[in-house]
Amino acid sequence: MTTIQDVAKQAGVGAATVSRVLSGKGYVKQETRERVTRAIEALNYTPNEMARNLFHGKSGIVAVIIPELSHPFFSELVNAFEVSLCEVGYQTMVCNTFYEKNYELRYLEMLRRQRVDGIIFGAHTSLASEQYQSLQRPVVGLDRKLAETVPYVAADHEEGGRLAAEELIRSGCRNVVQFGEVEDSVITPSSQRHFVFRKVVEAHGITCASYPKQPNYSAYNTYQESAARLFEEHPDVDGIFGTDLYAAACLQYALAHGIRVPEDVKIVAYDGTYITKFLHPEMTTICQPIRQLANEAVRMITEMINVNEIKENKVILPISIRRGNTTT
Amino acid sequence: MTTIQDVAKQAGVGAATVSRVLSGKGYVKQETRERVTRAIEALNYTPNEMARNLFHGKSGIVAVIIPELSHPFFSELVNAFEVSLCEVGYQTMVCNTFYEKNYELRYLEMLRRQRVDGIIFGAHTSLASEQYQSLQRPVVGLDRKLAETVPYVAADHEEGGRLAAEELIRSGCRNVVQFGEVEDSVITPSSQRHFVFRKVVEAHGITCASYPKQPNYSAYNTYQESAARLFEEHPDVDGIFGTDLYAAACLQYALAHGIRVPEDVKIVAYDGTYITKFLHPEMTTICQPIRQLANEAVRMITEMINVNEIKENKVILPISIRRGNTTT
DNA sequence: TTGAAAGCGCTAACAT
DNA sequence: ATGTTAGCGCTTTCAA
Repeated sequence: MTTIQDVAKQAGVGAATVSRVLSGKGYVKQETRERVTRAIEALNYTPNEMARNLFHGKSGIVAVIIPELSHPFFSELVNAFEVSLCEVGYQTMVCNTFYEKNYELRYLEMLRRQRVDGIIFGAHTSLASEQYQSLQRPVVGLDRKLAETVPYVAADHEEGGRLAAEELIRSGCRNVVQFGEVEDSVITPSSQRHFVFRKVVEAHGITCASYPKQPNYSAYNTYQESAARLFEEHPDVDGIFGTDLYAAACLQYALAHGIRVPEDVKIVAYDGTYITKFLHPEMTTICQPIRQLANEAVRMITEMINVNEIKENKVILPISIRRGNTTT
Repeated sequence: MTTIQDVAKQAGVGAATVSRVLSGKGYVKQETRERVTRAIEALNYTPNEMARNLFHGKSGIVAVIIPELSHPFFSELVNAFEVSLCEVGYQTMVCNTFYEKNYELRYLEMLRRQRVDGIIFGAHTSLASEQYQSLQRPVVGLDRKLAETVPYVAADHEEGGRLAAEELIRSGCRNVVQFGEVEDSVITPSSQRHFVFRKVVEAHGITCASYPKQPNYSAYNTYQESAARLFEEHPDVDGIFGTDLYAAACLQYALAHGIRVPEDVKIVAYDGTYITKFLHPEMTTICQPIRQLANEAVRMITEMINVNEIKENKVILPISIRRGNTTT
């Protein structure tokens, strides 16, 4: 590889002059500039990023940590992150945790090793909050309340739960089922929706059962199995609320078993990834503001990287409903 | 940030000794080792990856370049890459090109800048093959024949086209339509399937029309619009062949318009991403061997990084059909 | 068994 | 306007 020294020698100047030409900062006589430029081209020189990184003490990379990239929600999310980060001059490193704790630790370590300048943590996490608290470095939680000191951005999941509930109420449901535990998780703001959903429907005298969400995405069949179990155990169900894939699996089961949607059972999906647009009937969905989530998180992380502190420690973004034909 | 010098001072030894303890190479007296270890812990020291990278002349990162991460095929692909690369000790950088030429150039530049040790190029590319040829560095094409000298890995798309054709023939179709041009692209092996598909069905006296694929994914509606156009312009169509999303959109249109699947029209999808498993009726699909594609490409790129050359310059992987209920 | 020093390739301060 | 030099933090000879 050719270095800046090679170029300097070739052009008969010092390395600093080449650096000045490259960066455009500082005074360089027009003639020298041309000589340097020619040398650069002659040698086909490109500056070494690693050396620059070392000097500047930053890698220009932000890691985005998620459970599993192949999950449609996370792939749309990381896509949005790549766009946002690119706009502010950062490169994106993707990291799957596959729901494993030691992966999370390993990725946190990257930050300490200065391999990345910041981390956006969208993974289902199980680490003690001290582990985040301790590292005083740029970390932003995405839909994750990692520790008191770690800022996060999330959609307004309470509103999301309410919107879903109201939609099913309006459609006249009496026995609804949702996929997701109603536990008031401290870490994951998104679990709030289940709490609110149940509260709102029950306030209308509607029966509400909960099915556990499988933590693991890659085993596709879990969705279909969960759907089958739901219909078998709740033959009287007339309203379903779950993330896109649960909703899709339930719709699929219903159609395959002569259960009419929306006549016999109404479905409201959550997340709003593209799959909901390819189904028939079209799926009524609560849509997470994926781009805005990414934009806000990127704004926060760059702020933390640059000034090493941040004013607000929490950003909640509005959520909306897109009506399809799985509700009435 | 605490450096190796700080640790050395704290332990009362030289930096080299600390380095030896860290790497486990070279002789260190047991007692010194303990002293160093204690100093490391006391200072909560972590080695700086950027300095290491500079010294070793490698970043430990491989870039995966794709048109758009949110497309289900590419998200499953990059997911598989992340897994494979992780296994061999590399980190994954994702790069969306959004079908833009200057993005491709920019990413190629990263390789020259030694920001990444290798590039896996899965993007729809439009650069002149010299641009790849010229850089004598680790590049592997994924489903892309970038230049004579650039090795690539691809699924056996000819077989894929044949399988799809035979499935529709077997199902008794007489008028089929495929999404994708029958141009014998030099760059993209996957376009081979359209050529073979047409050849095989026409050999059976079946009419075969082609619809152009929209290059751009993010505009969701293009799929629905294409599907609508197809059915309007070809009311007699009884067999459709297209990538998962085209297939899904056609199924959706058919169901919405009282066209029965598979009675009136048969559909075969191509790629086999998860969406095909969530539809009703279940989609008959030609499945790309996504994991194997990633494994092979990673094997090739690591070989190129390590020995800077590679024996085979082309790997074609077998492809298979998964029968659902959109064919008979 | 250990330390000093050179150097990876770059940039910025300081001279000139 | 330009060159020299001192690092950035690490690893690896080379001496001791």
